Amino acid sequence: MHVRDIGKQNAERSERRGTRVDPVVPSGVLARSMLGVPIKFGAGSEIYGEGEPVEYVYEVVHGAVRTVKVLSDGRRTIGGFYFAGDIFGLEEGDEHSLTAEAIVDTAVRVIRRRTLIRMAGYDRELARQLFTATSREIARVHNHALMLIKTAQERVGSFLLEMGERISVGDLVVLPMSRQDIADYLGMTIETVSRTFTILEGSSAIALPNARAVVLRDRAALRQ
Amino acid sequence: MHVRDIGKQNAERSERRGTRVDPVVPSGVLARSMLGVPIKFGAGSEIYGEGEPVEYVYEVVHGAVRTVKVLSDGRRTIGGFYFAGDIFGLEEGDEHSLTAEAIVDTAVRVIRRRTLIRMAGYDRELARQLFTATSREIARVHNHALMLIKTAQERVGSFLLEMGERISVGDLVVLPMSRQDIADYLGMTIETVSRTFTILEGSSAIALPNARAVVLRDRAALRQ
DNA sequence: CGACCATTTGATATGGATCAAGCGATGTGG
DNA sequence: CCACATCGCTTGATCCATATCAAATGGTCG
Repeated sequence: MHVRDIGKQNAERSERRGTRVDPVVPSGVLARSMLGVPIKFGAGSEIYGEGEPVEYVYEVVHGAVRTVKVLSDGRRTIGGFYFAGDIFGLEEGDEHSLTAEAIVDTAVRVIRRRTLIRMAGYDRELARQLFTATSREIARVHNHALMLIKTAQERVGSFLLEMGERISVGDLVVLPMSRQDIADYLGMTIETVSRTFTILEGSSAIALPNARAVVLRDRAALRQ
Repeated sequence: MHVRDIGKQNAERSERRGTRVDPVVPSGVLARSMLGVPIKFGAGSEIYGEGEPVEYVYEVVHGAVRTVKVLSDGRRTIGGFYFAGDIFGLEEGDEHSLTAEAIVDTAVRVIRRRTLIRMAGYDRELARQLFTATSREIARVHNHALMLIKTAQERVGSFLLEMGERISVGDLVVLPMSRQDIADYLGMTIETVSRTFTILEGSSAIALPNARAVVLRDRAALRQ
């Protein structure tokens, strides 16, 4: 499969142009459990690394986060994207199996995982919310896996619809992530992603004011 | 992609030959919370269906379960396989997004999801175990998604190693599921699965005493 | 023994990967 | 302020892994 040179961290410089996602006022016991000042991460910086001990659970205050796994041969996969209000860092075991990186300038709030679990044992509402958060993550990853068995057009369509649900302003989606990120999330090459965008634009399913902005014109067509 | 005729339920008849997995004595608060007599399901029968309300969380006592999703065009995907001791049915929202089916004769124990969550709010140990179970499911699905971006040989290799971890007796894995199930789990066709088994046998990574039995001869080769 | 089905094997087609070049926007130095 | 370099993205040409179509094989059960 595709092998690319990785580790060109300063290529992230230009990510700084990426559009900021509107902050969302966090609600619920889980969110309120995450005390303290939000921690800021610059575009492209690492929030936690693969192999590091799992200590915290995170909530995005504003910005965008990707979880990344790089295979030994250089192939790169993205496990998921997280935006304002989303919980991430829910992993099993003692160490992270993925790396989390800020895509644009991002702020997150954290809680110690052990504290959270202990508190859930006292607080019914928190237990329910923790269950909801983890179940939602299962559903999200499941949906991701489901995407990966589809054709290129279906993958990109599903991706755009998903982003439409999560970060659109009306029909406009401003993508914080690069084509490469999208490609690595969808399990295809950057060229195919680009071509597919062009095809969808040609069939008027979307409009592309610029590379990072997508207008969802015909959601039914994207769903096929 | 591949379209196949579905709904030939009685084709499952021959599944009855599939080998039974040894029962495991369930342990932990979560398992003990699942009261009552294990419920039995015959090979090929449905445990819950897509679209039905989510009421219970399940634990496999013995047997094997698959979760299935059939797309509108007939494509079929398998979300996961569950064996003795595994928890399944952890889904978000009000209705199941997948169907669960017994692959062979299977017994499961259940607990009402609402009861479980309520109890977790009282019982720290249960809260911890519930979190572990859901996190494990996240890790499993993640791993599944990761598989789907690899080559055919890598997918089959990973699959066999996973089964080796979960249901092997020494180096022998007796697969309860059909080639079609494996294909739908790995996002490839039955022909490619079959060919890949043959190739792996040719390179002495595995031996195939019969179609349903696999001897893992060289795990390093399967890992690549 | 004969029918049925799962599995394997063979031949061909194709969607997307790979290799390669061009384009456009942004930033930089003269 | 313009020429140039850089970088992300797009477009084009070719190749290959896997899908698709087709048929043979082999195990199981009535």
